[in-house]
Amino acid sequence: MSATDSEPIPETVDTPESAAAESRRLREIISERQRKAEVLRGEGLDPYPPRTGRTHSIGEAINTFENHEAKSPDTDGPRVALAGRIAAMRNMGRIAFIDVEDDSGGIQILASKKALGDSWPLLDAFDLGDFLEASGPLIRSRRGEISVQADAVSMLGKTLRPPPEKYHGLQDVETRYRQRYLDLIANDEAKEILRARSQIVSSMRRFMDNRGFLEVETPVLQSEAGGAAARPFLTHLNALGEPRQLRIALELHLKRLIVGGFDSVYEIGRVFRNEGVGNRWNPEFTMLESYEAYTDYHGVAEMVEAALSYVATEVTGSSIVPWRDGEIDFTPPFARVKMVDAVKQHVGVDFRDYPTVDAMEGLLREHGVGIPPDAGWGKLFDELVSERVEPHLQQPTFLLDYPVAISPLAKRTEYDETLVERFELFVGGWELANAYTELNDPVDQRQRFEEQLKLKDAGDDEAELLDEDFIIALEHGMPPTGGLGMGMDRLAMLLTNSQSIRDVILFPQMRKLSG
RNA sequence: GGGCCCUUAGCUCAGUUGGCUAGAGCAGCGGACUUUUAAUCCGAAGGUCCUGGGUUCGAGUCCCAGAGGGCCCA
Repeated sequence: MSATDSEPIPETVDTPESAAAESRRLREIISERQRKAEVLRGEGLDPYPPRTGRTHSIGEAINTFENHEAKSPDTDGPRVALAGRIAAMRNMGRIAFIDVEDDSGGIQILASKKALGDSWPLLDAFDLGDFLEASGPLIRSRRGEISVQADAVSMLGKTLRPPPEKYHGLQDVETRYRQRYLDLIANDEAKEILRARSQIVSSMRRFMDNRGFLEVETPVLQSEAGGAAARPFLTHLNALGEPRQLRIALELHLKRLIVGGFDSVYEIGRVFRNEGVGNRWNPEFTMLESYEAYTDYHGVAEMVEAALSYVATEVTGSSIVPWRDGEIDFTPPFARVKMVDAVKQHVGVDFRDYPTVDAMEGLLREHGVGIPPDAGWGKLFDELVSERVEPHLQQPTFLLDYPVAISPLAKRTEYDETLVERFELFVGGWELANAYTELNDPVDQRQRFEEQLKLKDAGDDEAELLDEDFIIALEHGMPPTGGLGMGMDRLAMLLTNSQSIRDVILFPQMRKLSG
């Protein structure tokens, strides 16, 4: 049987569920592709062979040919066997041009009836999206394109569903997130952004390793998630018959390791916060946290400057990166502004003159900032700063010395016991990092937790719980320590100029489709 | 949680004031073609207009409810 013969479309082997969910048209397309797989089988060829005879990646082949051409131009290059996914086919009757891609690049396969002989008709069994192997010498086509002049082609993997349209790519935002593999196939830019995200995490890890930090792993499942103001996810540990929560921060376990004598530790790990889903929020996201004994938040700030300029340069080639209509300059040093001065500048008052809930509420009202319900002083203050200060901080800026009320784990400043040695780093108007001189006074720590409990009783479901086990650890003694938390997803957004966190997370959370 | 917007062929998109049988390009199917690269040319086909109600002589279009998504706000 010749591959060019048109066979009746065989009965579909679709499962009942896909038959119900998919249109007749799509089922026809799938059947047609299955028919082509059967054509190959009829010729004794496996449409899904277990191995390839590939000799080079496509990128390697192009390098090889360019080296060859530099030495002996106008001659055929070496023989190669290449493999990849079919991105485009231009069949001219007795010659066909097939664009094939792998992760290293794309190349054109020049397939002629003359060179392929009896196997030429098998080309009819190939569709866009299929994986193809082609072997032959590397040449330049008449139009100058590096090509494999194929004398053999074979199927490496038959595709049953059609790829997205080649020219416009995959535009549908929902499909891009739900079926990320299609986004990666069709949109080079999506692939580059997600590759960059991977490089950001690995270069950050390299930076920390080179600085002498020990990478550790601490529990995701915790009896009471602490270390941040957030609602946790709840689950259950059957073997122990106890409830568990997914961690909302890495902090409290990493500090236990400082107590234990690991002087520099870090973890890059997923944390889970059961709250917003949006442009800048995914319920699971990746945090870097580090703790270093015998330094303080000034030391941490210097490390953050070094880390960000290093990572930006590793990933983008420069410490100045494009952002929206302008750019962000990660070259150290970053601006340093005390919180007191920033509020004075943008709101016009010293917030310490508004120490009560009523006074702070009045200040917000005066400045047209909405009042969150059941808010304590800290939440009100946070709201004011979020609305009136943070949006101004576009270039990297450390905001220093926060009120103790919203910083239960940080050490008080020496000059004002209502403030703590804490900074947050703002870039592009967003919080990127958060750092403290860590509170190592167990008595003060207990009091701070008790303050949080009062807030919790007053209705703040994000307030911290008292972690007795952590306090006992502090009672065993923790050296002066500088700690850091940094959102890797936000960093990936900033370094790839992405306006949505979903563009830097491979599989963002989406609502389950019903029916 | 609130407001606004989007959902039409496998993909990318048109679709006028409510009016003939809902169109195009790509992909697919049949045919032509030995240097193309968004190949070209000829032909035929392909629709749960997101879902369910309603208004109307007539609904992709208007109204109501719902689903999914996006943006803004809290």
